[in-house]
Order: sequence, then C-alpha cells, then structure tokens
Amino acid sequence: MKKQWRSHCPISFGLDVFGDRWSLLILRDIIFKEKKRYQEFLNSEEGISTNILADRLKLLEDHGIISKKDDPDNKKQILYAPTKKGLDLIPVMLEIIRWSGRYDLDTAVSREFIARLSNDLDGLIREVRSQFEKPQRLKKQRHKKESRK
Amino acid sequence: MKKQWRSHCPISFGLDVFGDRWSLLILRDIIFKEKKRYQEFLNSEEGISTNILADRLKLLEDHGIISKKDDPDNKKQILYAPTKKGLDLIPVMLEIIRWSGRYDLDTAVSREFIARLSNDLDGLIREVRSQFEKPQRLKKQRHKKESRK
DNA sequence: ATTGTTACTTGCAAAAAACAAGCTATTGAT
DNA sequence: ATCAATAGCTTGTTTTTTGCAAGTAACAAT
Repeated sequence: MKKQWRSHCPISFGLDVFGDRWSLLILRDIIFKEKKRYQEFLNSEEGISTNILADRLKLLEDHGIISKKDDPDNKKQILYAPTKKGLDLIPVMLEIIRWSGRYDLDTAVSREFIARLSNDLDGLIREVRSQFEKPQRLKKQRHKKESRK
Repeated sequence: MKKQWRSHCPISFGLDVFGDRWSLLILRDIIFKEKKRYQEFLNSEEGISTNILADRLKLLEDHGIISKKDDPDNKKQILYAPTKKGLDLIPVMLEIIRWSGRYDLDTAVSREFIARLSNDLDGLIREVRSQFEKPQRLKKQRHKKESRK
C-alpha cells in the first residue's frame, strides 16, 4: 500500500477507500448477490475488466473489507467474503439504493424494497448481515428457564 | 451529457453519478461547510485542481444535484447551492462519516457527532437540511388554538 | 488607468482504465 | 499419464482521465 489519505475528513477518507466506479459494485456482488468467485464478478452486467477486478480485489483485501480463502472443495477456486469492516458498509450502500430508487426513473429497485428501507431499515441490515455471520457459539446461557423442542 | 448508465442497479446508478474521488467532497463543502464559491472549493484541504473542479461542478449541475446563481451583490461571483436531490444525499454522506469514524484511527469526527449519528440521526439530517430550506410560507393554520408570545 | 479577483479554459505530461492476449496451476475426462 | 478446459490472474497496448501550469475575460477596487 502506497497511498496516504488526502485528509482525515471522514468523507474524504471513505472516498479514498471505496470512492471509485468499481469497488462498491464488487462489494454489492458479494453482499447482496452472494457472489464469491472471480468469474462471477467478471460476469456482472457492468462489465468490469479483468485487470481492474484483480486490482480492486487486492485493494479491498488490503483495506480489510473483504477476505479470501481457498475453496476447500476445489483447490483452483478462491472464495471471497466480506469482513466486519465490509459488512459495516451495508448502511452506506442501502442509502445509495434509497437515493437511486428515488431518482432513477428506470431503477431496478422494487417498491417493496424502498418501503422497507423506510419502515424497517435496521431489520433489513440485520437480515443482510445474518447470512455472513458465523454460526454463533451460544453465549452464556440465560438463567430463565427455556423449554427445548 | 453523453454518458449512459452502466446498468439500472441502484448502486451502479449512484456510482455513475457521484462515484469518483471529488464529487461528494464538493457537496460536503456546500452542505456541511457552507461553502458557496469556486475559490472556496479550490481552497479545500484535499487540493482539487481547477479543471477538475470546473468539470465536476458542471456534472453536478447537469445531474441536478447543485444549482448556480449569480451573487446579487457582486456580478462576477457565482453562488452554488444544493438542490433537493443534492440534499437527499445527506444520509449517504452521514453513513460514510459513521463508517470512517469507526475505521479511521485519526478521524476528524468528534465522539459527539458519532454518538448523535446513532442517537438522533433524523434530527441531525433535519438540522443539516434546515439551513438550505427556503423560509417556508406558513401552511394552513392548525385549528388547535395556540397561544402567541 | 492599473492592478487584483473570480471563474473559469487550454495545453501538455502522467496516471489510470479499458481492451486484448497470454500464462500457470489445478481439474476432469480419456 | 495425457490432454483439453477452467479459474484466477499478468502483461502489453490504446484510450481516457487526471494533475499541473499557464492564460483569459469580466468585473471590482484603488
């Protein structure tokens, strides 16, 4: 990593990390479209070129926004996944979606999704995050008795 | 305007409009730092160059995110202001601020601001917007009696 | 009348993106 | 064991965008 930040203004900091035309699209693929593999990103409709994709994957990994690991079932495949830092960009992406849903006359966002952004933003965020959360080891059991099925 | 959208995915649409390293910084200056003039933008600490600034101001105006008008007091000065479409990007910027506040160890965001993002996001948004809203003509008076000071 | 300011524009070099091809380590099929 | 296919990249080359310096037109201030 060579780059310095232009400033420590938080907007500027954010833009230095993901303020380009591709980084958030890759993260969208990973988080909202559940894509995991290089070829899947390459096939996205916006048509990223392979060198740019390789570059952005590396940058996102360097910034700690995504992580990669080998596919246990297939040694030639690599699986990309979001880190917590990456998942914390969900609210940013959802607000972009809300804005585009309002101003793109031909937007692909459904009315239902827009409505949910207004009515249940937190639930939506939790739902999107949940699929990436490790199956959680149960915390210290509550003292209240619970019936088991 | 020559450009087409890469797709109607809302993330992609948003990035096509403001997904570069400068557009949101200019909007930050206008909305959060109350800057209005070309020179003020030029003087921002990130150091935008003049041709890029001119280009982005034009794009932002073409996209309906900012508007320009002549300064009534000084014919050679032009004043830039956010439109409603621009103000509607406040939530996006606030979420970027929240993220950077969390992950930039040297962030310029105060603890108080971060706290307010969590505790009173809507109030914060209203407060930021309010300074750009036209002094509103009073709406139809409410029927409930109100005492006047 | 001269000098300074403001909001740009223009020209050029450097950096980044897009486009096209090639390379290497698995695989799976024969 | 060999061979073609596939996945994940690299490596050129061209095109576009950026950064930097200088210049200009319209006004303002002295």
